[in-house]
Amino acid sequence: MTDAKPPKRSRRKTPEKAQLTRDDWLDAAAGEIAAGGFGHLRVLTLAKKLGVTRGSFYWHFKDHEDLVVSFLDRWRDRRLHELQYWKPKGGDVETELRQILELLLTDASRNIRRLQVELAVRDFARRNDYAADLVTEVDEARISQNCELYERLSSNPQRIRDLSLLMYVATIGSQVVLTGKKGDAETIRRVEDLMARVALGQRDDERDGN
Amino acid sequence: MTDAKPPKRSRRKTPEKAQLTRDDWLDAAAGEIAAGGFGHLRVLTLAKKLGVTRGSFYWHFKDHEDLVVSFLDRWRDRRLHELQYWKPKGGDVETELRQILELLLTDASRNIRRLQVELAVRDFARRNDYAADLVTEVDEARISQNCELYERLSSNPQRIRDLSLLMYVATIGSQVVLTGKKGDAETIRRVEDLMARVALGQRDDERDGN
DNA sequence: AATTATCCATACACTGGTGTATTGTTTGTC
DNA sequence: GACAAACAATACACCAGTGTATGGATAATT
Repeated sequence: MTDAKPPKRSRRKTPEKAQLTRDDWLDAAAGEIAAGGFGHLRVLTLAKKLGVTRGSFYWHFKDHEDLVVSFLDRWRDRRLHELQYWKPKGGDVETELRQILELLLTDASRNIRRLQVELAVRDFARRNDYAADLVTEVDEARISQNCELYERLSSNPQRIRDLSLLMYVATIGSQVVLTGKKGDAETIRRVEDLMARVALGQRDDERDGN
Repeated sequence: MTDAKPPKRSRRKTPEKAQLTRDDWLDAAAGEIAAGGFGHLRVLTLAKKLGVTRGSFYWHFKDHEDLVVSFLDRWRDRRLHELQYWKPKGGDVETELRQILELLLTDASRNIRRLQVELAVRDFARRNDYAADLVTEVDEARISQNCELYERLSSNPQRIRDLSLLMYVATIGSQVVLTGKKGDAETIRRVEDLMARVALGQRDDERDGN
């Protein structure tokens, strides 16, 4: 029904009063979700933010639930798609590992909004089965992808999976615990470094002291 | 004002229609919060669950916010207080470490409700400054406490802190990612074991394969 | 130029929730 | 037994938010 849309023929772009698209609403929703979670997602607030009334919303979406589901779908698609660009380009294992970890920790801590959205989705998944499935799917994809890296550090399949899982939960945990804290930048850097050494099985620098 | 309560003289306990206390409401609130987060905390629902009307609620609490703040305060007090009982009783470092990890992972995964509440508080803290302060306080206390353990594994203060922090975010991450998943029991066990070996700096069992 | 499709505004009905005021109904105390 | 305090029920006003129906404006198509 809603799929029977025409091929989106040329529309004026950013003249006077630009027409809104479904994606525009989803983008605005991202802001609200990042700030207040799915529980605070209001079409009224959204409309105000976009400078229109709810009449527009109910043109693009069937109802509030439609918005939520659409947002979740887009989120999953993007998270799965971006994994393609995360294949580190050559180099030795340590370099690749540190690239990945920097991407997951230091870089992520700069994209506050993106991080907030992910945490919101994850929280919403605790009480919404559909969201829970998507989160599981994304988690699984990420962990599997990282396995390809850890395969070069071990040949025990079970251990590879466990290591990849441990690294993953550590990154998620870092995001949960350290997001928006004072002076987290330096802390994250050190945790990132420590994780790398752990994964590489490097004996830690105890040269000073014990 | 609400502090001017009499010394709570003896009241009938659990006969026919028991009188409700402030704590009873907070306990019920815990259930709602565990299930739906702070955003779904409704005094109406709470009253229905307790078999009374809202008239009772507004006797015990000033308003909805009062309930939330009281709940958060009690949560923090309990989390800080329980740390006293987590001092592992003697034994070598490895035993103590594994005790702690078992407490934080395997045991925690059985207290689903308690875990849900913690995640809900943590999520609420993202948009509520008061909650954020309490969470930070609890996190800091836990990490500091665990430092006492990791002091026996290193003498580098910085490294002790980092290790304690890493272990902590890994446990939180495990709870976030693995809570309520299929077959998580065995997975958690393995992650727990892997974390212990990481902390101990043990060279991993690569005896089969590479 | 007329028509149609697209997009948004306006107005209304309705629901679910809070908070308050007032009135019961117990229970303890003298 | 009278009285007050503790606790709960009822009824009300009120607000924020959803969803729907309908009409209006503008762009694309013929």
